Amino acid sequence: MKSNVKNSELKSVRRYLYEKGLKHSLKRHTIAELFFREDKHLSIEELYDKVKKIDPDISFSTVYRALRLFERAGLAVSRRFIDGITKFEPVHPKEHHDHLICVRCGKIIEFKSKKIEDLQKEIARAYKFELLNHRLELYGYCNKCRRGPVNRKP
Amino acid sequence: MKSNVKNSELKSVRRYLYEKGLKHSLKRHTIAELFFREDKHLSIEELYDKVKKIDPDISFSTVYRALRLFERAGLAVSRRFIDGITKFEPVHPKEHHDHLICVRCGKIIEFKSKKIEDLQKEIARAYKFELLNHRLELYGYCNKCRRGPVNRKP
DNA sequence: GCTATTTTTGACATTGCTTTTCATTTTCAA
DNA sequence: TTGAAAATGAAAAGCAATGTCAAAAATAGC
Repeated sequence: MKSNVKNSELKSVRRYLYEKGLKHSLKRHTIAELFFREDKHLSIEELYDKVKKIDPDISFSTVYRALRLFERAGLAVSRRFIDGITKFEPVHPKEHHDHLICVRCGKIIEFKSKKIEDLQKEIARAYKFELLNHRLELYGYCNKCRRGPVNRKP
Repeated sequence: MKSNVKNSELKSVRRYLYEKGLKHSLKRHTIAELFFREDKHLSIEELYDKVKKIDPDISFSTVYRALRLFERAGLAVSRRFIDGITKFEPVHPKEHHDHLICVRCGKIIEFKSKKIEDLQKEIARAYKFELLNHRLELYGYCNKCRRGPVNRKP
């Protein structure tokens, strides 16, 4: 396996496991490596597919449990999209973007805003939160759907 | 039924139905009245409970379908929380708040930020979106959990 | 390096919410 | 009033997430 891995996060996993008296298995390590190398959010299924290629003996359950573990350790965040699928994301992705979502046609546009991120940090500070991640979704009509309505279910 | 109802939204429902060649039933009207009177997000179940008190002959399915209809009409937004329950919210609630969520203990704090809302409008404008609603969630450790870890699943 | 103890794992079952189905009823336009 | 199209209720199906439990693997203590 290549070594372009986020070692700091792998260490955090180890530390968390140690603090909780949990064990550090090879499989968990494989999952962690693949997960924290990723930058974008991944469903359990998607990560499972990647994991299988490295070690086919790792089951879906294990991937699922590992992700929930990372989440409890504060190293991952889960979110559920409209399609009903839960996706996980490392807490410090290299690049974070937010979403504009059209409620008519379902189109999704990604955007970034430094200003909004700064305001979020300010708010977190005010409430004494240690900010790990965030989720911002703007819902509305896209340019097309404002005029001639388009239906997702025609 | 009292008349402190958001008539503009009821009219929008009618217009949408007309545009789509759909029919306007009394039951749908009852559901709409109760829904748009609400200010906060409601699960299907919660709205169904309210509806039953007015007209016990309205089924869960009908409430479900009405909410999805409002959504397609751009009058409601649905979101799924971590507990797996989908909640719906009128597109223009009188008062909108966002959430700070502790990833360890699950605590949720509500907050409001005029500045962030303004920035959101700016972004929507840049992408030619007609903004209806938004969802902003900040994830992190709350004040307590930053120090002594607290587990949701001990 | 062993062994005992505890955690992890895999496969499958179960759960719980959401969505669809279909026969029946209601709406609406002509 | 009547017929075609849509809405409805009840129940079933769908589906992702989560729980179960026996077997396997990982540490700690020797």
